[in-house]
Formats: sequence, structure tokens, C-alpha cells
Amino acid sequence: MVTQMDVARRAGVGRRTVSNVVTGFPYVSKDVRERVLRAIEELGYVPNRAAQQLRTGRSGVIALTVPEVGVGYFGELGNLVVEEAAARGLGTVVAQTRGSREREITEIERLLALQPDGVIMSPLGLTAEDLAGVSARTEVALIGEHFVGSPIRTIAIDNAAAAGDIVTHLVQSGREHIAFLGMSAASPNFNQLRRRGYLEALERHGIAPVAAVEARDFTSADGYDAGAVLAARLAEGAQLDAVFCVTDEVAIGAMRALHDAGLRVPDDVAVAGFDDIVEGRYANPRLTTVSPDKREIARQAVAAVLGEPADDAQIAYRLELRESTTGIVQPA
Amino acid sequence: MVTQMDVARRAGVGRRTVSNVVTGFPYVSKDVRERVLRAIEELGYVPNRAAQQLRTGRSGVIALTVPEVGVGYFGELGNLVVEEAAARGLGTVVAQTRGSREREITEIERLLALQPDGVIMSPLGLTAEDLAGVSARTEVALIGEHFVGSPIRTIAIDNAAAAGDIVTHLVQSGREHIAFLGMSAASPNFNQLRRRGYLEALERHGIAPVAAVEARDFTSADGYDAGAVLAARLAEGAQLDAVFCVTDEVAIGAMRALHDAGLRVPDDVAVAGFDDIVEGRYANPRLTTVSPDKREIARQAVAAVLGEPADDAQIAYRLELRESTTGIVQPA
DNA sequence: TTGAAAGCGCTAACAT
DNA sequence: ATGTTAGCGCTTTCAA
Repeated sequence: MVTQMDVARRAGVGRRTVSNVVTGFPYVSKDVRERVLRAIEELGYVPNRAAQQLRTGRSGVIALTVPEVGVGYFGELGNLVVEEAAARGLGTVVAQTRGSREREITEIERLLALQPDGVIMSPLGLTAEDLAGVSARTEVALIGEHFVGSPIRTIAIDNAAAAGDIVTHLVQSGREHIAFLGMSAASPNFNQLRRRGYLEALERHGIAPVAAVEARDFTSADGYDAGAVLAARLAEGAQLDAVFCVTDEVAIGAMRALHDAGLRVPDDVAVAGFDDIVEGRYANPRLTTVSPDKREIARQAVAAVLGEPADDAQIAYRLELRESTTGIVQPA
Repeated sequence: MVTQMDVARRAGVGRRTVSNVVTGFPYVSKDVRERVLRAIEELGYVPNRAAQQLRTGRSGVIALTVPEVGVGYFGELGNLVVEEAAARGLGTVVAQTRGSREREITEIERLLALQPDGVIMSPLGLTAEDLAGVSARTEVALIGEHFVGSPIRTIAIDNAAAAGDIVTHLVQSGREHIAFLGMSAASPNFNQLRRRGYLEALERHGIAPVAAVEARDFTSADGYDAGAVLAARLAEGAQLDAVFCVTDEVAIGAMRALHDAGLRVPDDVAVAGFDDIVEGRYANPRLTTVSPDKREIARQAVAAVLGEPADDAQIAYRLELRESTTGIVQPA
């Protein structure tokens, strides 16, 4: 193994100087820096992480848990977190929890054994207590899910407000019978917030909610099933001209079900989602949705676990009004 | 931070003794061991991995790359590798490559930066040269893919033999027009081996191969498309009574396409796959397939990257003869 | 701007 | 069966 000392000898400088070059310490003459760099190159020197970690107390690795990696919203977000961390010279180790509390706990234990500098989580089943246990052991930041009263840093948009905005858009484009398609009360917080935003917005506009259809979970399959129920009700004469879905994936499933039932989106029923996943941009019709600033979420989450002070409380979002509610086709 | 020294003081023993207890060194009296364990418990001592790594030269982490995590064959295999590693006290960091050479390279770089004790790969796009570069930097074991002439340890079943066996089963159950459904020549090695096994078996039985249908890739969607082509040919009068698919996922897609075209599996066309993924056991009809000993693959892969001597050259497999070729329903 | 040297927490060779 | 001790490779304080 090539050590710093080898490099120092080769470059004819002291060890300290090599360290300075490696860590980017500014006061090194250009000449010396180049000599060191060349020696590093020639020797194929790679800093030993264990030694760095032992010395600095930082492992240079952060951990990330998501329900599902490489799929949908959390997949996209996960990639951004990995990117953001890499840009800061940090490695990211990812665990997939499938949203069950049990798996979330096992996976967290696995990750913690690696002694990461911090962990970013998107908990779906974890309790506030579980979380407190974790945050006693390492820096924690939460993405998406809020735990009211918990001191843990959470990075999220204002879910209720965003849901309200999209419902308002539906109302303003003339829809009068708007259903919410999501989970019931006993569900992750974000689902409840989006549902509440929907209810409050309807109330503001003096419109009665349509009897809710419950999705079992957040997959497109669940959306399809719920969408089929909706279509059946419509066939029986129920009043319905818009559906606000708790996530894009659910919305995409619902659109397919409506289409299969011979209904046109948005002509017969407008459909809106939430999260702005890539699939929604290429769906047919293109899906109207709430687009959170994912890159900013990733940035702040990484900053948060590194203990940097929070800059903004809330993440920005904007409405992506597309074909599935407006009927207007725009380039992706 | 609680150190070994703190524990030693608390337990009234030397540091060496604490180390002995932690690392499972045998010669510690029961009495002392318990005292140390209690002190560890009371103090909440956790060994510092960086220090361990610096001392031993091992990071206690292995890396794993798979095309897709948590899905299908590689997902199942990945979980087994993680389990096997955990049983040996090793952490596993996983990367998802999506099968492209480019991603495979970036992901490997990311993993290598973590300085793992070894990496287990399922390369799909990597060249033998790429691989040589990696294996110069760390211990490498390959799963599934063979690189002829490469010195890198490969854990795999005899793909050609297994493919031959399943084709023989098809022949022996009276099928005479057997198609291969997989990728073309320019494809990962395992695809070519399975294809070759199919051709050689047919030749042994004196049966001519049916004009091949090419699948773009290894997903169920690809299988569906290819299956649809097959169904169309059949409708035009082509002779066909069995399909051997390069993977279970392709087979599942193909079965759906055949079913959609009004064909009965296995009455009209028998379908066999390869890999024995869980979905195949619950497919309708249940899928006949080659079942490699996945747990043994995982075990040997982990052993290989740890530099343990190879015990067997080849992994065992067996045929799972199920409904999709036999027509006989058996419990899953 | 660079050198010398201490020490991060741990394991294992050596000694007892 | 247990204690003593020398580093593993690195960063960083102190001094020059």
C-alpha cells in the first residue's frame, strides 16, 4: 500500500505538505503542489479512508433509506441525494425499506453499523419514538414525512397548501365534483396533509367533496383499482368530473383504469397527481401535478445531516398544469 | 465517545481483555467475559470501525452491483448476498447498474471509493478489460456472467447444460416445435450459453429449431412483445408447441401474450423459463424453470471475495417441472 | 510555506 | 488467562 510518506519522499517534501495538497489546504506553492500531484499520480496513491476517518471522526459516508430505490418519487429523490453527496465528496449507502416499520428498523441497524456521518430517511412506518432512538446515535434528517413535535430536521414542501392549490386549479377550470384518491386516515402524514389540503380548499370554494375512494397504497396498481371503482360509480350515475390523487403513481394507475372504462381524460374526468415523477411527463395524457423542488430537497437534506444550519423552513413547489386537467398538450 | 479503555476500567480488566471479548478470542474466563459484557452494555460501547479497519486492513464492507435491486432474479440473489454477508458480520453496500456499461463503471467507482473488502458483480455490459482494472484494485467475484479466459472467480451454474436439460424435458413430454425466446448473438454471455444449450439439445434429439424470436432485453415487457410475435406466427399456421425463454421474466411476459392471443399454456404451447424467480411460482400457470441454488451462489460469492479457496467449480441446479409445461398443478 | 510529532481507537505479537 | 505495547495512515497543533 502506498502511503502519504511514500508520496512525500518521491516528491521530496514533508508529509504535512502532501496532506495539505490532498485536503486542499491553500498555502502550498504552485510548484510544490504540482510536484506532489505528480508523485501521487505516479505512485497511484489513494488516501486511506480508515485513517482519515479515525483522525477526523467522519466516515465520509451518509446513509439513505427510501421505500423503494430507483422507482418513482423516492427513486428520483434518492438519485439526487447521491449526486449531491458525491458533489461534496461523500459516499452514500442506500437501503430499501419497502415502507414497513420492521424493514425500516432492520435496515437502519444495518446502516448504523457502518457508522455513517448521518442518515437521511423517508420513513413510512416508523414511529416518533423509533426515530428518537436513531437520532440519539447519529445525525438524522427526514424527507417528506413530518413528525409533529419531533425535533428532527424535516425537509418538505407544504403538502396541504400544495394540495389546496391544485384543487383550486381544478375548481377554476370549471370542475365541480372532485374526488380525492388516496389512503384513509390511518396513513403516513403526507397523505393526511394532502387530503386535508383538498378538503379545506373545497370548503373555501363552497364545494362538497365527492365520497372518497380509498387506495390501499401508493402504487399504480392501487390507483388502477381505485380508478376502476370510480369508473363504476360514474357508470351508475354518480357525479364526478375530477380526481385529485395523492401521488403521481396512483394518478397514472387511475388514468389507465378510467381509459379502460371508456372515459376520456380530461374531457370526462380531469386527473391530477402529486410529486412530478418522470413517468407523469410522458404519460398519456400528460399528468398535471405538484412539482416540489427535488434538487433543493436533496441539497437541504444533505446539508441537514452534515449539521449545517437550515436556510429555509419550507421547500418551494410549483404546479405543473398539463394535459390531464387542461386538455392542452405541451412539449415535455 | 466510549472507548475500549473506558470499558476496561469499568470492568477492572486490561484493554487486551476487552478486545478479546469483542473479537471472540476463546481464552477468556466466563466470569471476566460477563463482567466485560456488562460494562459494554452499561457504557453503550460500540467498537470504532475506522480504528478496526485501520488496524486490520479490512473495512468489514463488501460491495455488490446488480442490474436492478429488489427485482427478479438479481433482487433475490442480492438479498441472499446481503444476508450471507451479515451472517459473517459484514456490511454490504449495493449499487444498481441497470445493465449499462457506463452506469456499471460509475457505480463501481463510487463503491471502490468506500474501500470495500471486495466486490461482487453481475456485469452485463462490462468488458473483460474493465473488469481487469477493477480486480487490480480489490477482490472481485462474478455472479452469473462468465468471461472466458479471465482469471476472475465466477460463480455460476452450467447454463448450457441446464438449458439442454429443460429442452430435453420439453422433447420428452412430446413437444416437437420448440422456439428459443431470448436475445440475439450480441448479448451477455449467459444468454448465449442458454441459447447454445438449447441448440445442442435439439440437435441431439434430431429436432430442427423453430425460427428464433428475438427479445430486446430481459424484461417481462420484452417477453410480452416477443410472445405476441410468436402468437401471430402461430395464427398464420406456423408450427410451434413449446417456447424456452432465456429468463423467467421473459417467460412470464410471453405467457401473458400467448394468453391474450387466446392460446392455452401448456395445452397449445408449453412455456419454460430460467432462474426460478418467486413470481414464476405464483404465475398462472405456474412456470417450469431451471432453479439454480441461489443461496449457494450467494455463499460462494461472499466466500470468493473474502479470498477463501473455492470448494466446487460449479453450482448445482435442478429442474422445476411445473404446470406451464406439464399441465399438472402442484402446491407452491 | 513547510517540518516534526502527537495521537485518533483498535488489534495482535510478545510477555507473563 | 491476561497485561503491555507497538504501530495501522492520517490530520493537525505547534514551531520554525
